[in-house]
Parts: sequence; structure tokens; C-alpha cells
Amino acid sequence: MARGKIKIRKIDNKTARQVTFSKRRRGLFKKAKELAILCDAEVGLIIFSSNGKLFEYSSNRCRSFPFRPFSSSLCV
Amino acid sequence: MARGKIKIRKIDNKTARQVTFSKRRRGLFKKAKELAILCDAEVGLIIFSSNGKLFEYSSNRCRSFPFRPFSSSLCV
DNA sequence: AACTATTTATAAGA
DNA sequence: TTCTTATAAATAGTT
Repeated sequence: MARGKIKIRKIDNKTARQVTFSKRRRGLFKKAKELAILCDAEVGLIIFSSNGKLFEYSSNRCRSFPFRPFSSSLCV
Repeated sequence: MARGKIKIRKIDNKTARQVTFSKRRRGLFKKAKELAILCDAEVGLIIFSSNGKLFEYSSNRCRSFPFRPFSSSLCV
């Protein structure tokens, strides 16, 4: 998508993979939030990095239906 | 992001909101899949439209840890 | 982390 | 809903 087109396959180099993960993770969360707002949708996104670190987002507005957040802490 | 810049706020017109929902939902799923493949991550994405229709994706590979798919049918 | 050339996503229109 | 296309946004490679 930028200085060159890439193939969608696992990035072998660990450092490069981590860099791409950080960049694309941020982009994905941004898009998820935009969809929720623009389209009045409920969106839940959960990501485990290859190291097992958790990242999550929920658009939930503390309703019991149709959707509960992944972490109760997200619903303060 | 195209013929004009938009503000990220709920789209009032229902038809326009549905059109945007369809387009952006597809884009979001694509990005989610790309992240999972490129970065060897586990990704789960769940969306309820404003009409309550469910759309979901899980990159899960049928492991019991760290992540179970949202629907068992996704893990055949 | 910042830059920027390019690719990709997409808003509006057909 | 699908296609087109001009433009905004994301991002790959670089610094």
C-alpha cells in the first residue's frame, strides 16, 4: 500500500512484523470506531498479537442486548 | 475519503447509512484478515448493524487457547 | 518516531 | 446493489 505493493502472507522478519502490527492495528481500531459512529453499529474487535498481548475495542453502550463488552471494565 | 471528506458522525439518512455500512464493513473485514495473516495475530471482529443483523469474523485456528471463536460453526 | 511515494479505501454519482 | 472515479486515507519502505 505504499512504497510498494505487498503480498498478504506472514511477514517473516520479526521486527518488520511487529512494526506492521502496530501500524495496522491502529488503523483497524480507527476504522472500527468510524464504522460504529457513522453507521450506528455495535462493533467489537479483539486482537491477540503473536506474543499473546491483548488489544480490544467495544462500541457497546452498556446495554444487555444485543451485545456485551468483552471486558466489563469497558462498560463503566 | 473520496469525492469529499466526511465528518465522523452518525449518518442521518437511513439509505446512505446502509450503503456506507455495507462498504465499510467489507473494508473492515478485509483489513482484519490482512492483519491476522501478515502479523500472525488472532483477530475477532463482531458487528451488529443498527438493525441488529450480525456479522462476524474470527481468525481462530481451532486452538482452545488463547482464543475461542464467537461461533462454534466457525471452527469446523 | 517521522517522512513520503504509492497503494488502497471509499464518497459521491451513475 | 454493483460499477466508476476522483479524492481522502492508510501504509511500506526509508530515514
